[in-house]
Amino acid sequence: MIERTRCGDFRKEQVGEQVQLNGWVQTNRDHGGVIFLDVRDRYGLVQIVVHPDTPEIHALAHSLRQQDVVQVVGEVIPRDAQAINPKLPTGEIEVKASEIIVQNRSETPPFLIEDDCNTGEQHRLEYRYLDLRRPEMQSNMMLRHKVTHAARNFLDQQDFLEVETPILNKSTPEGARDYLVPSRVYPGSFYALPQSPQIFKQLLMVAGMDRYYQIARCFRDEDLRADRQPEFTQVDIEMSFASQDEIMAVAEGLISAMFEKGMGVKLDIPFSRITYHEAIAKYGLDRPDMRFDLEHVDLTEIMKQVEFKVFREPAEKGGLVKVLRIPGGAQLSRKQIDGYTDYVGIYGAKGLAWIKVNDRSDIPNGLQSPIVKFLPEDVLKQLLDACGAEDGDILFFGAGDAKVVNDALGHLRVKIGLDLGLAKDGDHSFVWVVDFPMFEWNPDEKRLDALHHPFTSPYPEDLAMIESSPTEMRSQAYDLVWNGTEIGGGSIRIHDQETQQKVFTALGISEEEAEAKFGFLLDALKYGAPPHGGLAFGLDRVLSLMVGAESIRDVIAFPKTQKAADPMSDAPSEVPDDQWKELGLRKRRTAV
RNA sequence: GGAGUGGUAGUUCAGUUGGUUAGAAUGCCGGCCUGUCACGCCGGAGGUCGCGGGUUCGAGUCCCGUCCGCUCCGCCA
Repeated sequence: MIERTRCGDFRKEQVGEQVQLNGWVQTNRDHGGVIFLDVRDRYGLVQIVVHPDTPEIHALAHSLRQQDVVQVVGEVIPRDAQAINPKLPTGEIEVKASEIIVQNRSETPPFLIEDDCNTGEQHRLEYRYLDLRRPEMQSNMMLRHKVTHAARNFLDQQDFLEVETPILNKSTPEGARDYLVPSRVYPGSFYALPQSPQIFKQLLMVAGMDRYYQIARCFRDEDLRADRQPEFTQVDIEMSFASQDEIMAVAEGLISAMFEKGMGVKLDIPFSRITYHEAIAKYGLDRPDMRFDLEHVDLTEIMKQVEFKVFREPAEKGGLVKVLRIPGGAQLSRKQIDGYTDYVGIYGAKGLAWIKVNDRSDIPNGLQSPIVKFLPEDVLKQLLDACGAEDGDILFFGAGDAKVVNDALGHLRVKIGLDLGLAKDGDHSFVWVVDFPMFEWNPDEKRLDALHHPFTSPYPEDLAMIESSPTEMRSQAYDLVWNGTEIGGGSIRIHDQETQQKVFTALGISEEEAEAKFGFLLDALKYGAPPHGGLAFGLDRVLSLMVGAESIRDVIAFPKTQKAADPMSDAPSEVPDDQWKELGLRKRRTAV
């Protein structure tokens, strides 16, 4: 007798052997006593067909219901499905049961535990422990394990040290909204949950842990999306004495190790690179989807000369006029074009001008468009040349505020690329976006914001511009983009207190304020902080892309709903008055 | 904060211009079946149409409000 409580891993060569296995009855379909058993093993969920050996066992099997937990003892027999039905696969094994022990009866589950059930999100989350029993979720969780395991192995081999950083932290209200935890010992004071271990990993560099990593949980109290949860996981690394190139090389090794172990795919490294400015100019977004060749062309200069106000005004007044050429797009219907017009509206575009190029040798008659009549022939010729238009193409125009135009045409590029199936061969298009600007002008607050974070180091040669033209400064920051999704990012950090202080000043953070918020970091930088930098991958996002999930919820065991609630445990919940009191807190009398 | 979309049986959904007893599939219960893999056959139970209000002779259906799920914009250094 072979004792195997998790016995999915038996093999064909075991035919004739006795086995013992535990599992869940998959259905209550009782086909003459045959039951289907879901058994978990390290490779996944396997379905075992169990045949009763005696009338007593048959009677017992007959009484089983789906999700009953049973232990089956029996003999492994070859599966001879083809003898029954030639269309069925064969060569697997089944079990002839000489004993079935019911270990726990199950109530009827609220939904079918099968992959093709498409239960609503609310029910799945309310009964997450049942949803997770589905083969798809079992395999997602196993992938998650495999990939984090691969990351740990890789980083361990590269001499990285895994160090845990605190969950209860000082609130530093930069960036996202903090999750706050009231302190009982200090009434009226709060801890913040980490938005990332950023400052601590820098302190670890100062502490001489020159290669750190952590599979770190991060918390941000912002509104959710399909790819954003209030708590999420980063594969977080930091290195001392490493250049940007060295860090990127480690990251490439790390991500390919994760891919190889998780998906069996060998990535082609090193990945190509593009600067931030080039990405925005050509693709409108700082996370370009390089599966498509489509590029934007800037027409701002050309349009300064036209009467047509829709184009001239943005061109003259610091805005942007751009065109996106879709090869073969002239076949798009009016309805499809209207659909795209609505689509760019999401990003603030007021409309979507277009020209169908039917015969470019015949200007303007060969051009079909609502706007051709507003543009002189020589301008039409210039713009057709500028974007390399050919017969059968459609051109989409964006004009207005630069950010809106880039956003709208950037997203449109991806949408049309996907709609028309213009992706190049190869599913994995990785690209580094480098040389991010150091600062970004915030017109609402009338000040500079850090594009990455305030600890990011500028290129030393750009530091001189910090007062004269700060928005021109490049930072040593880099993002890794996979098929148009940012999956990771990092930077070289500032390692001297003087530069750090300059950056705070540029950001409008006074010395006192910096001292109050980040004093401990500034102090640390005084004591021989080594040059350092690092990077973090969004693990949930990587996994969801790997499995093709619609949402990162599908790779997280217990995620939250869009309103950041857990329908299963009913968190967040009210707490007794005692607890308020203990924490020195009082509810507002009036609703806010 | 905003836009869109959905909420009807345990589950997934259908439900016509407002009109008799709100349907289907699946699941569930009972019966038959010892080789099925979406098994099959016979029978049965199962509904506060999210909640509140309004219009109407009459509301699942129209209107207002509200709650919840999902997607997106803002937000997410």
